[in-house]
Parts: sequence; structure tokens; C-alpha cells
Amino acid sequence: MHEKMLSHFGPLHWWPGDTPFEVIVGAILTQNTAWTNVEKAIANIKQAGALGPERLRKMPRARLARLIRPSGYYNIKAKRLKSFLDFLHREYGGSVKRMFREGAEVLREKLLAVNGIGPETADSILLYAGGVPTFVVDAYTKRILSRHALLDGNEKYEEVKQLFETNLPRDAQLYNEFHAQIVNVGKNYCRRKPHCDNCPLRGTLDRKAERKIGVARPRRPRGRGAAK
DNA sequence: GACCAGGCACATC
DNA sequence: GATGTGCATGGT
Repeated sequence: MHEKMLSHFGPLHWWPGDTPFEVIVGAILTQNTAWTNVEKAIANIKQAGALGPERLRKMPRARLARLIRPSGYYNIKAKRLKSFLDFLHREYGGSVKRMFREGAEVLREKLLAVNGIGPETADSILLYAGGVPTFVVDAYTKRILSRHALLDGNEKYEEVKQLFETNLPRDAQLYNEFHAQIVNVGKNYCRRKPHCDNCPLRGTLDRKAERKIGVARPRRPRGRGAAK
């Protein structure tokens, strides 16, 4: 799947963010939210000249909430950003670079303990801001794999993550690009039709697997009465 | 006007 | 451990 998507779309160069800190802010703001809305929010923070760990940490929460309004859930997200910024200040003196000097396993656990950072956000921060080879699982990952009968849909986050990490080389660049490609095509897998026959990755699986999940290529009508 | 978007925490059973 | 709910804007 990865090779097929990569050759079709080319490298996507994720994450869209100028600095590791901006990537982290984006990872929190994009929770259950369209990226275009996050861009507006980050632009507002930049315009206020506040896109830095200490400046954001010192900003009153109500003002931060106003700036990030376009990204939705702005009250809860202002609180979550503050939680992370306090953590970064407390544990690493406000230095992202110092934070990533921490061992990957330990850092992941610490991030998960921060209010507002769950598994996907933690892994996005580790992979896209820190270059740590940890696979990011999101709603699209589960939807696409389910649609291609590689999951039944009831697997938990860690199980899906392990599926990727135990079957691929432990390579941050590969994980980065693969997940980016997944998100890129994910929106084309309709949520409601369980057997959508327009799946972009049709042909990635063998014919038998495709038939099983109902995405087999339509066969050309043959014989008497066939369309011209 | 309904549906959707790169989740997460918290309450309840 | 499973399920339900609140959080909110902006694009299609």
C-alpha cells in the first residue's frame, strides 16, 4: 500500500510546520479537526508574535482561546496547550530540544500523562516533531485497514500500532511518509458505506481479498446483452 | 441543514 | 473494559 501511494502521490513531506514546536502545537489543535482550520489558528498565534514555548505559556488562557478559535473546541484546546507548556517548562525548562533528549519510551509515557495528550497526539509529536520511529494510528488508519479486511475494526490503538511496527522496518522516515499517505487518501474512504467500491487502494490486495471486502474491480460485461 | 474533520477526558454501567 | 457524551469551528 505504501509503495502504491508513494509512487502515485509522491513524497508528501510531512508534517506541515516550520519548527518542531509548531508541529507540537498543530498536533494538539488538529484533534478531531480539519487541518485548514488549524492553519488559521496557527496563523493567528504567529501574527500575535507568540509562537514560542514561553510566550505561549505566559499568555492568559482566555487570550490564547481567542487566537485559536478557528480550530474549534477552543476552550478545551487552550487548556490542553497550557498543560503541555507547563509540562515542557517544568520538566525541560521550556526546551523542545531538551525534551527530545529524553529516551523515547520514557518520553512517550510522560506525554501520555499530560492532560489532553492521548496516544495519537503523543505519537504524532514523537514522530513528526522528534523523528522518533513510532507509528501514528488515526481514524483513517483504522478505517482503511478495516475496509481492506486487514482489521476487523475492534482492535485497540496499541494493537494497530504493533501491526505496523512488527511488519515494517523501524524507520522514522518510512513511518512518517506512510502515515502521511494514509491521511492523504483517508477522506476518500466514505464513513458510512462499509463496502465502498471506489477505494483508492483497490488493486493493492490480491483479487480474493478484494472480493471478500467487496471492492473487486467491476468486470466488463460479457456475452449476449452486454453493453457496447 | 446535515455531515464531516489527522481526539481526548470523564462519567457511568 | 465497553459505551456514551461534551467539546465547536468551518468547509462541502
